[in-house]
Amino acid sequence: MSSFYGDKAAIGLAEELSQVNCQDELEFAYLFEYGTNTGLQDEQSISSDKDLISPPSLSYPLVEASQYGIKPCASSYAEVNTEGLSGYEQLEAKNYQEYGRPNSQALSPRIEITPSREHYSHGRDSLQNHLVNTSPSPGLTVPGLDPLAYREPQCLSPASSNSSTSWHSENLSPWASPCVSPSNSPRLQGVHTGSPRTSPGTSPQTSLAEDGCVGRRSPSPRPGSRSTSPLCKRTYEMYRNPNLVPVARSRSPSPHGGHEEQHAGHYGSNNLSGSMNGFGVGQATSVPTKIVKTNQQAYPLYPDNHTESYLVSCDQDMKNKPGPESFFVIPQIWPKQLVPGICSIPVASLPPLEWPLPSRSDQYELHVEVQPKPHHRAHYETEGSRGAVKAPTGGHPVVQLRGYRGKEPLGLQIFIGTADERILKPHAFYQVHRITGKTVTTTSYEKIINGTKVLEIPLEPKNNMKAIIDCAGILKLRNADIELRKGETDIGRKNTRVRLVFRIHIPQQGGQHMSLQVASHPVECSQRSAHELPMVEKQDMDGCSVLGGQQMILTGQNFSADSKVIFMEKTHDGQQIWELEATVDKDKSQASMLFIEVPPYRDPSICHPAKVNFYVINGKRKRSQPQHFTYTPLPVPSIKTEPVDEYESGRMGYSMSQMLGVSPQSYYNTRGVITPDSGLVPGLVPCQQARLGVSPPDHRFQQQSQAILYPRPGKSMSSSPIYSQTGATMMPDSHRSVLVHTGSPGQSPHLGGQHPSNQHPSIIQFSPTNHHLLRGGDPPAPPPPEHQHIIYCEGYNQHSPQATGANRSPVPAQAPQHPQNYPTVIQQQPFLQRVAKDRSPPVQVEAQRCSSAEEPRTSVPGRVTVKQENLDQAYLDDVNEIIRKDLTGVHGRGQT
DNA sequence: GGTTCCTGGAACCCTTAAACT
DNA sequence: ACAGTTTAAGGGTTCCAGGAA
Repeated sequence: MSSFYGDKAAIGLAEELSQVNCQDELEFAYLFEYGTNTGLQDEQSISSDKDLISPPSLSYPLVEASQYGIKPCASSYAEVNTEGLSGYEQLEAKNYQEYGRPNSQALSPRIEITPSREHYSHGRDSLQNHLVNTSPSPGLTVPGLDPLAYREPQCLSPASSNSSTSWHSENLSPWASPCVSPSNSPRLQGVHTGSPRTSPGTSPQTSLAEDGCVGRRSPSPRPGSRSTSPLCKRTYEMYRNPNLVPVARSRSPSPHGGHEEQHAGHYGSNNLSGSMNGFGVGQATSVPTKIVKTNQQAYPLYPDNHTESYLVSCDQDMKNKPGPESFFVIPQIWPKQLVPGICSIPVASLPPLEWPLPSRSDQYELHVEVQPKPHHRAHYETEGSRGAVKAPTGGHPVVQLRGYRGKEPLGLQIFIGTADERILKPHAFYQVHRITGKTVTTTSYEKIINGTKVLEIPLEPKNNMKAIIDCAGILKLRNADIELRKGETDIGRKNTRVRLVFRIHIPQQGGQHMSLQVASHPVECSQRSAHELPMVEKQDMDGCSVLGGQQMILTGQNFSADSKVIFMEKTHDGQQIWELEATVDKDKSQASMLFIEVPPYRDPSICHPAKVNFYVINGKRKRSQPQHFTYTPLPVPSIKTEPVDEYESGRMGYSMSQMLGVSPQSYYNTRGVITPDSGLVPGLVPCQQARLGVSPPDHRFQQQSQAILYPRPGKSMSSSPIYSQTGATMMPDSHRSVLVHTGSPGQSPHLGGQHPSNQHPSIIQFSPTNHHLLRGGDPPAPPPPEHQHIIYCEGYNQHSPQATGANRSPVPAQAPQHPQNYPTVIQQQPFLQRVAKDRSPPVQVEAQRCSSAEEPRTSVPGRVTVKQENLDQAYLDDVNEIIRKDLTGVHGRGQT
């Protein structure tokens, strides 16, 4: 383990640091980066130095990279010193020297983080000098912890695991493994032998591969054209049965499994990696194992014999050359701390990308003026770029910040988020890809925040705070690579829809910032889906009376003569209770337009609006995403005055919340904080609902909600008793649950289950600066530093980080230690069994549950409990089906 | 004319579902 | 009814080709 440090001092430092009770990863980051300058002799210095560290801020206007001494890399390639480099680094250096790097090409983050010295040179060095005025710390070498790397554990890729590949040879130092291959830049990787477009000049690359870049692909006629079965790849069955464990099929010891075991340790670990991983940037798991895995395996940035350390560039423009000095930097920490670019706010002070933010406040509104096209084929790393996301009209998406009166430009952040009904979070399988070139008019910076690539472009008052997003493409990461990440429970299969997420941080008085975020409409990124799946882009009405009968026009794509429109209703736990086919007017309908007659609702006597879904289906499996539709009660009231039962109450609230886009019980409490309450299914905490894919108001909720600026909290937040090991702190209150988010969502996976009652409001307090404690009972965080950035997000209970699957361990989640525990399971109740057995429409089936008063409404002991992972809706459907099978013995999917 | 980027199409082959024994 | 096997379909990934800048 120590080999990669290459320096005993580093080892000692690592061990010391691993013992330091760093509650705050920011603190640790500062310690690490700045502490080296002060000697970092002992823990005392470590602890005390933090007060001396105040990260400088970059300021506007957007600074060209050249100002930091960044030069076209071509000139610097020749300066690459290959001495002491690993085989791969030499290859890479050679590659750079010979071919340079196209200036116009957006370099992959993997390239930027590659250990090649070229990547750690002037761009960041100069910047770092500018910022920190630090001095190098020669002799210290630390494995690069690339925050993005764990997104793309290339070495674990099935393609790379072809039998012919030898990169995993035991003879190779893991840190010299060519698996660090910058595979998302085919020109720079010596493994891609396919397209002439992507591999101009075959011989150099071939020779590179033969020269030791053993990451080349299979020698098959189409080398690497197809991934082999991924090592340890999870299957659907494994999702259905968490007890199933992927088994390595080859390559013993498995770099994956073995690694995970090896690095399952936490702070107590004596290895620096492990301890550093503990300071990971707020990933979703209590153990930031994503970093653990890839840093040491897939992205061995430092060879054994490295004695220098490098500064990692995170901006592709920072073409660099090996500087005379080097820096001791934890790459993982760098972007967390302060990322060059437009935004001058320390990243650590910003809300994590997983956190939901409102799109508007009283004063401002972040608005997507022009939405992207519903289809955009993402490109793989092995492909060339497929260009920027476009607008349906042929232009590009446009985003505007309204209400801003300042004179300073702001940085608009863009990343790729999920598009399903659950929490909006960075998409695990897609990354934003920076597009450059003549046709791109928008300046953009690229940074990596917690493993998510983020583009930052200026919003300038002179442009009315409007930006044309013509610089953002979408990169697809291979499913196998992502799914193998420890802690990653999302599946990539059929998970091909994304949203562009735009986020902005507006400076406020007192050094605070107001963060707003808005997401685009979903974008389908799959080539196949784009051609085959029907997609509803617009509906001319959102609801009608329970009687139906009205004509509704659906506008979209891939409609066919065989298209059917199915209305359906599900309970909050995903049980489908009603399904009915609408009548399609085939005479009027076209490939892009369907004329349908809305079917009547199952229950014409409802007294509250009923939220249902419909979808277009072209045949087996080819169905659109569910669309929302609301049946409204008849105007003649036949309202019973009996108190609604619990289920109906929750249902009402849920429906209303969906209609209104806000939780019905949201209100401003005395502290001026919107305190949403879910009004969700009794017995299910919001996170469970989210896990179920039960459509919470989701982004609509966010977009209609209000951003609240809040005075800096006192220390009470951080001194609150800790109930969760994983980042959520509960402050017991008899009347409300106050959730102090002490970490990025990734570190607080157990937010769910802390809601003592949905009768009580919740106060969700996000404290990004408290991230880092609460791992294994670490003491509370120190008071928030300067640059406190506080967002009180309403509706967060519906967007619980737990729901993100950030810590969706296959093992049953531990119930939070709250007086009233809610196990993180889905509780299937036997009475739900009766469902429609014939999907062939028209069919109208109701589950008994719908309005029966005899049924238990809340938790019932002895029921079957199933843990739901954060899967896509289709898969949740499958799981629910299995549950139903288990409970009823009824077989066959689509029985509803 | 060469290079690079972008785009559409399709091949390849693994996974999954369905059919069959 | 269940389990195992086979086959077909679906889908992810890669490659190819051509046009535009």
